[in-house]
Amino acid sequence: MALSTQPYKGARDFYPEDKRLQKYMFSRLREVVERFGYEEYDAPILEPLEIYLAKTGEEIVNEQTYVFEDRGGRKVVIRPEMTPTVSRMVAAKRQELAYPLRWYSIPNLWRYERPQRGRLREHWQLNVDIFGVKDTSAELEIITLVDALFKAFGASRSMYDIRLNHRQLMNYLLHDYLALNEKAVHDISKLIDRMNKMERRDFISKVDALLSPEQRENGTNERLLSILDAKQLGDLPAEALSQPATIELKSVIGQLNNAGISNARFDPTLMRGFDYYTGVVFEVFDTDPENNRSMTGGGRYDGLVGLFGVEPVPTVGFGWGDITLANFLESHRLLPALKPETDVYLVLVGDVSQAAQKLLADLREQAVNVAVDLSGRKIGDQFKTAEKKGLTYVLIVGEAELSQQQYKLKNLETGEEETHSLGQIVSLVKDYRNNPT
RNA sequence: GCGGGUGUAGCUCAGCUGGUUAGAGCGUCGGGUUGUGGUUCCGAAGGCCGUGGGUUCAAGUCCCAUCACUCGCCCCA
Repeated sequence: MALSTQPYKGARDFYPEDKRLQKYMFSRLREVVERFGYEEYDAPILEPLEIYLAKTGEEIVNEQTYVFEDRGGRKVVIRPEMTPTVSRMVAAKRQELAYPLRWYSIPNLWRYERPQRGRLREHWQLNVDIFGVKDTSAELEIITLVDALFKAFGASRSMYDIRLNHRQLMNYLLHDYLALNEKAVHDISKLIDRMNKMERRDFISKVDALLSPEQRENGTNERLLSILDAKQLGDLPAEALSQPATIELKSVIGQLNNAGISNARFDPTLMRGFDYYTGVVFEVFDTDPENNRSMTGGGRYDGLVGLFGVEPVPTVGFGWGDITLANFLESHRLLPALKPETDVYLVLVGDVSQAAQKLLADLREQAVNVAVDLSGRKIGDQFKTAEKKGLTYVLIVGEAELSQQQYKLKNLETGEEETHSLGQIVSLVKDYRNNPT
């Protein structure tokens, strides 16, 4: 029985061309978040089980995480998300950190579930958090940063929508304004979350099923629908407009719009992460109907650091998975042609591999990435190898070239071949690296 | 956990109502002579038709089971 060559279910092998794409995405992400003053951190991929139990339901931990016991009898989880970890790290140094604290990471995360489009068992996720800012300037910065990320990938604002809501506003509307009890608030919130996936008629009847007879009589369902149909905050009932949450949300959206982020808007059906968000929440959707999904999102969660027994630290953050990002870039054709890191492929003519060592060393000394063909095959075959590797430049080196210290540099894309000195070759190749055409 | 789809060459797939030695394109390898790739020409290799069982004179094709992959649902921290 032969061994299978498939990677583990729901996980990916990154062949060089895949890794190249990942490196491109990650370096863009790093560039932009660092431009906003965020610093990179990291942590172990394993965490003790408890930190997830404290925050989320047991069901999720038991059924959707990789849990095992180590040799010392400790319950261990392969991290399914970064938020508990970063909260733990902040809590550990609560007193000595410099706030506002701006941190980011691109961790590899695992969850145990059936793989489907856009969701595997393993993924990488950009996590960006700002700690220690109570007012909405934190939300404003984070969402501005998300918008800057899209711009850095070449996306225009027509390609994505930024939808915002506020946890406390929804709480007010459902609990106080509509006078729903706690259970109904919870169940109806779950329904609202799925509202766009079902027929309106189904939604109405499912809501009805959760209402008391009096509520069915007094038009609760109609009032709920009119809230959910609101296109902007001004469409909400007058009582809601004076709520602090409404004022916060209005301020954030207004400032975003003023800054030119015109695709940010209120969406009362956005429920995201009902469990632990405490304030503004947001999600960014692909406007392409083929890929109309949430790509990234986040919000304010002021309570998590406090779970570690220290004074709470107000926090706003978001996460963006590599798979949804890659899907977005592909569907909008925003991926540039990515080339290998190798600048030059050295083709040896005849038995000159010893004699070419000095040349190789000189090129590398000048920071040129050079791979040499060691096969000893015919030149044509060596060219084919370079071609197949996707390389642009081939340097032809035989006895004549070595003795004259003039080498033939061929561009495989244009077919042009010229004879140059080492110094000229270095600058030509570096020019191309910095500005490929 | 529930439901749908698909398993034939390295890849993408074709094989109609069951009927001799299982096909194509791409890719791979060799060749068109000795210092030049991509286009072209000639040639070759490569398949237990996912696996096990059943029906039949006969199974890639029909039936059952099983495994894998895949798309949804649930869930989504």
